[in-house]
Amino acid sequence: MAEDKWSSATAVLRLATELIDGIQEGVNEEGFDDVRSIHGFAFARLSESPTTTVQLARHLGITKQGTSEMVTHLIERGYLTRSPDPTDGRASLLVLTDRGHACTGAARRAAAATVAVWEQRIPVDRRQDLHEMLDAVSIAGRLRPTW
Amino acid sequence: MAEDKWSSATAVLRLATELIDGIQEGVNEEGFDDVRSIHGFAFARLSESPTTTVQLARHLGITKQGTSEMVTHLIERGYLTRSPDPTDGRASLLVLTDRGHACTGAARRAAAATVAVWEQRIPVDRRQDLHEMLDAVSIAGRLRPTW
DNA sequence: TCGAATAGACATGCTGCTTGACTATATGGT
DNA sequence: ACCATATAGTCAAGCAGCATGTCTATTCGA
Repeated sequence: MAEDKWSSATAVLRLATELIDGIQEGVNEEGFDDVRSIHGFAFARLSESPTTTVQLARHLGITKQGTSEMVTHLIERGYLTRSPDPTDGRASLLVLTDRGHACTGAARRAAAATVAVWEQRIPVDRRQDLHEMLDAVSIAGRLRPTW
Repeated sequence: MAEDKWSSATAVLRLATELIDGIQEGVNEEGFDDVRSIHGFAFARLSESPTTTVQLARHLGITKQGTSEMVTHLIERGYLTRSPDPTDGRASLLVLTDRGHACTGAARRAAAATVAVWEQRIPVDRRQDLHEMLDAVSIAGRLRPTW
């Protein structure tokens, strides 16, 4: 049924909206008022493994020049540091500072709080289903829409 | 479990990314190459009911000036027309043209195609569940994240 | 060892949005 | 009927976040 599909599509967009807004709000409330959602996507990647600017650019879907500018901004604000890449003299690895980790933690807590709100909307015995369903239908890939 | 919630959160973001990208691609393929996703969010609202610029601004989460500029652009490209608001001499109602409706239709078809891809990832007997679950957890509100 | 590829910075420009100021119309109180 | 205030929309200017183009330093493959 076409209407079902459209309804599911808009539902996903509304959930994403609620989530992004919830994370932004939660992060602001913990005192990180100089970060945007794209920084969160960068942090999520950097918290997995140290990454070069070019790798980060590909992950975010913007140019390396734009990424470089953003990285400079985040370093000035104390969220990141550069450390030389031992295997490549041209590159430097971007590493989260304590502040960067703290901000990432705030974002994760806010995200969890938003998901908890979603859980409240369905019966207790379907909440495990929700997680399994979302895990099953989503695949690895970019986290950030190219707006 | 906190990890479950984070996993669900990222799943939703990945789905939204896949959906936005799928819609953009599908719309482009049908020849609408001068529209961005924010225009789609505007079309979705206008296809429900004629709307003024200020109402549309609130819905999109941007200023009325920004909206006004966008509306002018869309009128020049033939997606919208202005018609006077019979109940308010200051306002005009924005109405989708045939081209605007055609573009909206293309977006809906592309969205449905993406959701169909999601369905392929889970067993046939769980697909109805997917729609019901998404409908149940999402609530009315803005469609567009404030990025 | 030398040519091509890659990481990253610097300069420049543009687009999409903001803030601020303004006009025209509407609305509510007196 | 009148005026104060609010609202719809436009015009002008500015800015942030990207893109494009060019450059250097380093790496890698033949």
